[in-house]
Amino acid sequence: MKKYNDTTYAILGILTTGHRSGYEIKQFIDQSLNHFWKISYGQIYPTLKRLEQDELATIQIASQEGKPNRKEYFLTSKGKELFKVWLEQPLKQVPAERHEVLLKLFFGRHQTRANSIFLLEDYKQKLKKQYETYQGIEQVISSHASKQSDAAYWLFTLDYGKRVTQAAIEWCETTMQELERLKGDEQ
Amino acid sequence: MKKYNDTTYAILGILTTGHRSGYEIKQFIDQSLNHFWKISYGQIYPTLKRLEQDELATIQIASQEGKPNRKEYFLTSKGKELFKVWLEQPLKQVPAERHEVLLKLFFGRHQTRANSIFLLEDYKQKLKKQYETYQGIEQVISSHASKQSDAAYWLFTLDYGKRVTQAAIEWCETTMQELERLKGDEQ
DNA sequence: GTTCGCATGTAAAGAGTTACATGATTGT
DNA sequence: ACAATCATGTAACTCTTTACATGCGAAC
Repeated sequence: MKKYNDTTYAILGILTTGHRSGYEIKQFIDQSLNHFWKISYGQIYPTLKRLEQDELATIQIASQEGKPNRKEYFLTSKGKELFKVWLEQPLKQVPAERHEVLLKLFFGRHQTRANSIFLLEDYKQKLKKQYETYQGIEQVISSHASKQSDAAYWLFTLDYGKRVTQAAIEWCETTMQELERLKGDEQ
Repeated sequence: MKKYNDTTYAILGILTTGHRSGYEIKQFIDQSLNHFWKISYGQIYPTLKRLEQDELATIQIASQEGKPNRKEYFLTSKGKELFKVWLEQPLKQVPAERHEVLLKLFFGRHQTRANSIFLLEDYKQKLKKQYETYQGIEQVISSHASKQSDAAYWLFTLDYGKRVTQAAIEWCETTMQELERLKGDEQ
């Protein structure tokens, strides 16, 4: 059996919610999955082409008034089945993420403490902004579409982002304090 | 000026702590950076070659008794300077990480709730194991090398891992509860 | 006429993993 | 002989982003 990457399954997943064109898929991702999954056109169009070749989707040309034609993709039953199988597979392993700030902090041991603190403070500010972004989206969803059962799943993913970001912010604060303390001890 | 990726800077950083061979660099990473930065030989050797070409490092052949020769890399002042500049640069932006579990949960709306709960439970178990791994490493460092000032920086990076993992575990628990509640409501 | 939004695509470059190839030396 | 550890390296493949190319139709 052929193998597909998660990006392909993300597209398949979007198509389970309705037929769409490549352009619309991009819009859907930017609006709904953006905080945990991004895809560029450079992936979308070649992937769609492959979906059709492998008979996971079919194409229909849709004419529109006042706009260029679109190629709409429809999942086949084969496509739906494949997606379902993927959806039932648990994670193989928690992915190892690279972390530039940790890398710099680690080597910061051989540099000035002031720089480590500066890096952490900057990181904390960026995390705070990210947190506020999550909060903003959350409010829009809560007020706007609370009746839809989609909304609950949206909010779960945002909650994840908020919790993890908050934990990282607290780590920044504690670590900066600790660095200040070390500064006092030695030197 | 030439551009280098973070992997190159990670290697440069390791070389600031002493001259090493490609093989030793790999060992160092596996032992010290493994929880937030991994590198394969497929990156190390080509990168080292480039470091030498760009005069950021020099090579010395080291003969050893009972072992094959090693090529030891020494940072040049140019290499040290470049590393220092990188170390002082704050993050451009918080990297967008992909999250397979969130992706599946998001589309789980159109599938059974039981499957979503299964995925979350499995994820939680994996996170717990990861948390225990962090704790294990932490104990080894705390007892083993508490006198070294390196240890403090080690512990900072582990603390980050623990906090973020713990937040994710709590999210799993809350979300599963919420899903159970929804199950009761409808159907 | 030019700019904007809609719409589809490709090419090139960069980053990373995996598998493979080679070979020395030591111990069994 | 052989396996294990030390040691260096490359080739193929996958994944992803970025930049580019093209073109329709509407509004200004």
